[in-house]
Amino acid sequence: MSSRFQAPRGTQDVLPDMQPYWQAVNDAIREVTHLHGFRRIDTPVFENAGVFEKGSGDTTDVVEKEMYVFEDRGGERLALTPEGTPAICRAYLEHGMASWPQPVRLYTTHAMFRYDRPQKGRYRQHTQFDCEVLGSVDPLVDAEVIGILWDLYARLGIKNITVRLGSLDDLESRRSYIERLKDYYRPHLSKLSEDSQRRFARNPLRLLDSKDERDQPFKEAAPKLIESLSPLAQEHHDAVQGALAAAGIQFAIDPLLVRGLDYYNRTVFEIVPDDDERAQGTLGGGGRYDGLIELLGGPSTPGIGFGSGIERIILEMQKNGITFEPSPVAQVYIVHRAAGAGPKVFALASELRAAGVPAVIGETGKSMKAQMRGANTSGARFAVIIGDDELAAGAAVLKDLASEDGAQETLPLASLAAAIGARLRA
RNA sequence: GCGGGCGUAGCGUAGUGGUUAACGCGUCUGAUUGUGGCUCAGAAGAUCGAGGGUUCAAAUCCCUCCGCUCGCCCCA
Repeated sequence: MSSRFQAPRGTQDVLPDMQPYWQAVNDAIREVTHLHGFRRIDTPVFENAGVFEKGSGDTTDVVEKEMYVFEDRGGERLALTPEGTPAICRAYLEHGMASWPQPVRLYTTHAMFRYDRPQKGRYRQHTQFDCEVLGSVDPLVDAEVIGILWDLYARLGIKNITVRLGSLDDLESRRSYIERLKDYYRPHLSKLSEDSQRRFARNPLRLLDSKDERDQPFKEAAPKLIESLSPLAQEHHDAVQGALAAAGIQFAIDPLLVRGLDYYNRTVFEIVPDDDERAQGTLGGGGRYDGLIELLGGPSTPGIGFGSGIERIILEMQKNGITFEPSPVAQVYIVHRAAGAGPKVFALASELRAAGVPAVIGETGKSMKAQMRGANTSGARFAVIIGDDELAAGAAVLKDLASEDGAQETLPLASLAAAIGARLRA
């Protein structure tokens, strides 16, 4: 057993039974993005590692601890895409999209890779639906992007979700806030949890996010970023809220919402199931990144976007009781039991397929009973039976598998495809 | 990366030291000459996640590893 291969840790096979979920999600993504004027982009599975080291920030967990980095045979440092935004920004610059009509609205579904300890809803390879709008500072765009996710989840039958909305202020004023926050925490440092002591040095905003009991007393009195936004950031934040409210999108301000990537400013958001007990429940999240393109060496260009994990969306659909009927393997199953019938049978199947009718052929040599069983489990509507008599007469038996009495009739081979077509349409 | 739980045929389970590891679903075959679904009969399929140890004897106890899972961390 152990000598057999297994899918690598944290990866999974999507078997045929699960495909309807993926199809439903992908269809809904296509519709929703189309309705919002987004166009699809696909970027490579791997990029120069620097795209993420510079873009996402080389001290973020995603880059520092979780990114798959490797050197190729030519000595190039490459990384499997851990998140979509910097890759799309790289493409924006590379292809001169600044000279396209602004803003540029792009979406993709892309495999993402993070070396993380897997859990349900957390995988080393997952698939993300990503939307990015580049070249706009309009708060209506922030609301629009949040609205895309809202619409998507609604279409997929996911109920009872809430948008958590926050603002990380603009970069300058956030820096001074972080100093104030550190000043506040510094005297208490020794009383904090080990995690929070690490956070103090690494990512002070996360201090307010701690779940450790020892840290709770200090959270209350700590200064909150969202209470002292710069006037412009405050105005922006208000405008986003106004637009969301007008569209009937339920949101809750989360003063402690912090995201794990360095480039965010102003609007940040997450969408989570209301009842969610589990830690890996966040369906999607994102925010504004007005400084990112510049970080990547481009002209100052505002942007906003999000990622949403398709595996998590599907888990949430299942939690909401969404199921799919198994679909038939084919419409027509050809049963054949005559020596030398192979070529005729094969030609008939081709003819059916050319007419748009899915058809499969029973296994040569198997008993008629076995092939009929195959026809039944395939879910096909019709069985076409070709035995010695039919082959000699240039005919075939057409049997309606849906009828309980097993109605069947013999038809000339030449007219079979047309007859089946007519019945399927009826 | 840290801590806990779990791991028996494709799937779901029974079996907690002692004969050829059991059952359901599924798969395959058959039930008088070439016909599915229901029923019946039969078959295949498991070195009990892997490796090592304790014991006269291990799926069952111990250790290590692998995988899944829950919480933390982090994130989608």
